[in-house]
Amino acid sequence: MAKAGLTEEAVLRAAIAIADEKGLNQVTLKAIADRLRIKTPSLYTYVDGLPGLNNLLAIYGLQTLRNELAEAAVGLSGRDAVHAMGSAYLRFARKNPGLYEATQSVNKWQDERTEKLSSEVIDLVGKVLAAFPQAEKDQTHLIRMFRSICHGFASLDRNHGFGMPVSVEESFFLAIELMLAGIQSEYCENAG
Amino acid sequence: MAKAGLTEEAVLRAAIAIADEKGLNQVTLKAIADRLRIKTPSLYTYVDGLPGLNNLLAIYGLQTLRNELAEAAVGLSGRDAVHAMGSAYLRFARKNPGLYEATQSVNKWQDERTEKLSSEVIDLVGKVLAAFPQAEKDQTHLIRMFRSICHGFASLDRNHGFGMPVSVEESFFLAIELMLAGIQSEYCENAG
DNA sequence: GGATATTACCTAATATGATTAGGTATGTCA
DNA sequence: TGACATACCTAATCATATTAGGTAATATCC
Repeated sequence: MAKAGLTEEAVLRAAIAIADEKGLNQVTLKAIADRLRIKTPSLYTYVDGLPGLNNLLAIYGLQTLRNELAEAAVGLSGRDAVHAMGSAYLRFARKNPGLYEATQSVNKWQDERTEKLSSEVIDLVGKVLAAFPQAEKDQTHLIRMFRSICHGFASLDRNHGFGMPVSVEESFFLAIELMLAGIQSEYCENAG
Repeated sequence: MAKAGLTEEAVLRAAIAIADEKGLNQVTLKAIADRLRIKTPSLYTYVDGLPGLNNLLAIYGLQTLRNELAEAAVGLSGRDAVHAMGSAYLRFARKNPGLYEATQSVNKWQDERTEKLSSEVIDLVGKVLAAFPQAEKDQTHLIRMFRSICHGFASLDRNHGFGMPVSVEESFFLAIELMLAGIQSEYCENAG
């Protein structure tokens, strides 16, 4: 009986692979154990059951998303920063569909770490939107609009909700463009 | 042994109730059977297992959504119609969270009926957006933007993704408003 | 009104997966 | 070399989905 030398990270990696290949609901302890060539109960050494594993997935997904959003906006400001961050968001969701899915079920568990990571993502969005002249109070509205567009596109795209043979990236770019145009027309030119 | 006199519709109603009360992943044949005071295998008389039930949920959800969207836009046009349809979308998702969730997993099964219903929903959106002067090609982009905002708000709201003590309805209204302002500023006033 | 067919629900059994309890073999270190 | 920790295991239990086939209530036909 050779020891596989597993770690929490190895289990997480296997889970991510299954999630991205077959969807989050295919991430079972059985499937992970099979992939790692061990028996299911052995996994309990590394993760706290299926709920604990889902939490790990959410944390890792949010960390990755936060890092990629932050990196995307480096050195950019204004419209460019918003577009870059939006593109990074969509790219992350497409490249890591299972992991992205995991980040969405976060708020069911009220974990301290996921709460903090979610805040950090929202703060990043807030920063790139802060360049636009909007009433203090509307900051939350605008963050919500941006997040909804990003998540809406990511989610519908993942569920094959976009059937037309038209580039999703192009649609997404235009959506961000119209959002920004809307902000500028509401708050600057036609104010009042 | 008294006969309960069940029907497919009764099973569906029980499933909807559980989905809306406890979430779609709590819709198990066991839970439905318990609620109807019968044994699990008896359900196979009415529905085609759990996959068949999920399909029924998706169909019923899409039908309801389509009807409510259509009704919301009756007698309205232009901005009013778009706002009314958006509000109806969000209202449906909030009032029937489990049913709404079911409509999202539609495209996994490629069912003829769900495909048709999805098209009908998209057509409705296309109709209220058609009042705005946009390039023919951009029609798809705008429909996608509207759907993404609606679904993004609905989904984030359902997952408690909006933590700030700011009205979600107000955020949503502003998002639609900015989308429309963006469309008008891009296509009419500042064209080119 | 009684024989028969259908309906509506049941019990029994199997499969998959999560989880707990507790065992065994392998490696580390005094 | 022997004690112990580690890493993985088997065995057992529970929950749920599903299939097979049985029984009692109801509807139908003569």
